[in-house]
Amino acid sequence: MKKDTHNFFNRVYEVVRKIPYGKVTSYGAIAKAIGSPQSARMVGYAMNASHNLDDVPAHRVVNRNGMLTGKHHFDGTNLMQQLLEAEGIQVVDAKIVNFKDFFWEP
DNA sequence: ATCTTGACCTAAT
DNA sequence: CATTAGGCCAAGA
Repeated sequence: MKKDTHNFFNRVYEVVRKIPYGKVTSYGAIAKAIGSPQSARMVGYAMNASHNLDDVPAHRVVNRNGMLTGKHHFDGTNLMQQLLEAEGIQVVDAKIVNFKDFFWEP
């Protein structure tokens, strides 16, 4: 048995990795999926570390409002939006159109 | 060990 | 309807 603290990040990565193409999810949903519905902030924190990994599509993760709050953390300013649009997701003003329609929950 | 910060969420004013 | 405040957990200095 190992520790769970280190697993927290790992859990987030696993869920995010399971996000299908052309779909998105929210930090809170992931937090809930890993068993910490109140640690939604930690999910975003984990995403920051996920920048080192390639298997974690952080651009598919947005806040509960469907807003690309983390777009500022990406390389460019509109990189995240472009990535989403490239997957068939409509994004306007850093917000996903019909977010609930693209919302995917583990 | 304490304090600050952070890609959030919910509720209250 | 918009803005503010608080809560939550974890990592860095």
